[in-house]
Amino acid sequence: MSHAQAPSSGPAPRLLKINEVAAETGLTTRTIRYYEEVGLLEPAARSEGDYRLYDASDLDRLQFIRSLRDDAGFSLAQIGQMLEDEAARARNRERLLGTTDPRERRIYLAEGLERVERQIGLLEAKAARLGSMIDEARARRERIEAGIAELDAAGAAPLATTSSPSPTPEPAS
Amino acid sequence: MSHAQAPSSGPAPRLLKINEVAAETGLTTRTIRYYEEVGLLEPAARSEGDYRLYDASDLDRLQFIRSLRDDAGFSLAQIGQMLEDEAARARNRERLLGTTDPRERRIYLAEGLERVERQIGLLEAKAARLGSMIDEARARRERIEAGIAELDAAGAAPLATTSSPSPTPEPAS
DNA sequence: GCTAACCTTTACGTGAACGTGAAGGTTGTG
DNA sequence: CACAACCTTCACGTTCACGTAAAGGTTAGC
Repeated sequence: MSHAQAPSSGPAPRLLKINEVAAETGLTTRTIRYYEEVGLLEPAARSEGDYRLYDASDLDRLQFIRSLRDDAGFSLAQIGQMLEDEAARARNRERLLGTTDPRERRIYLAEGLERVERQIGLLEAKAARLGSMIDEARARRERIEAGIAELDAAGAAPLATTSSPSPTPEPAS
Repeated sequence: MSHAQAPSSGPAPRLLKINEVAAETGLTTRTIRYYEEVGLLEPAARSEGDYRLYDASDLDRLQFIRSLRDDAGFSLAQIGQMLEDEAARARNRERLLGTTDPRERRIYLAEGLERVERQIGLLEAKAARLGSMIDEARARRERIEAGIAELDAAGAAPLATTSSPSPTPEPAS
């Protein structure tokens, strides 16, 4: 009778203990508890003996936090902001489903749109500046490749002209 | 005769004291000294009384550090790595200009290419993951906009069908 | 019902990236 | 040369994002 699914309840949520969550997400248990401490996520439930129990949406949320932290390089405070936006989004969704009044629906949608656009703006600003850094690096690469190609061309006919000062500019770095 | 340019010397380098550099870069003097402490940049010179004196290239370097830190979100250790690469690049450039032996030149260019490609790889990885996050956010935005458009459409002909359960799915947030 | 393997809270430790004095030397302007 | 406004080098303090150990409670298998 480990967790014999009650016949009345739904799809048997399958809750995970913190160690399993850590294995799944690549975070440490300490980190997960810390994220709870600073308000980034509450476990879906607690066991009888107060064990933290996480569901699938908690997993998603942790992965989202991780990608915001590692991929986008946001601080936990900024991530908290974005997650609050997510929460507001969810509340709005509830309200959206709860009404059919077009005026209300329009208001909720407009709020959601504003938040999403704020997020997109933050991410795009980061991406744009990163992109220009990449462009610069690529330009440097191409100058180097041009230099190598030039050597190849010279090497293809190395004995032809021993002293041909061809007007090839120095590939700067 | 504040700084009457010696007729023999070149373009009068115009060196800045640390406070001026701070104003120019938006960093604090402490931060600039700290970056020196951890080896990110040495001031171009010191005054008679040991004041730090910075030139234009120092300014560039600090701006570069700042954009790597703020825009790309790299740690100072990673930035140090990239700057070492830059230094190696510069040294290679010297050697490149100092030789005409194709074999040497090819070696230097190959080394430079490797480093630049490493940098590009780091930056592109970051950009790619950031990009997929942006895609997700954009997808959410489009669902919201679809919801609004739907409301607009319904509003354009609001009195036509009072009970037409059109098969329009709920725009999930 | 005993025990190993997990979990809990509490609390102090750590490395990165600076902030903030303290105590004294330097510079340039009147 | 006096003096305000810089600068210098210690050196300790702080915030963030966790690591790590201590002292105990819980769960699952036998």
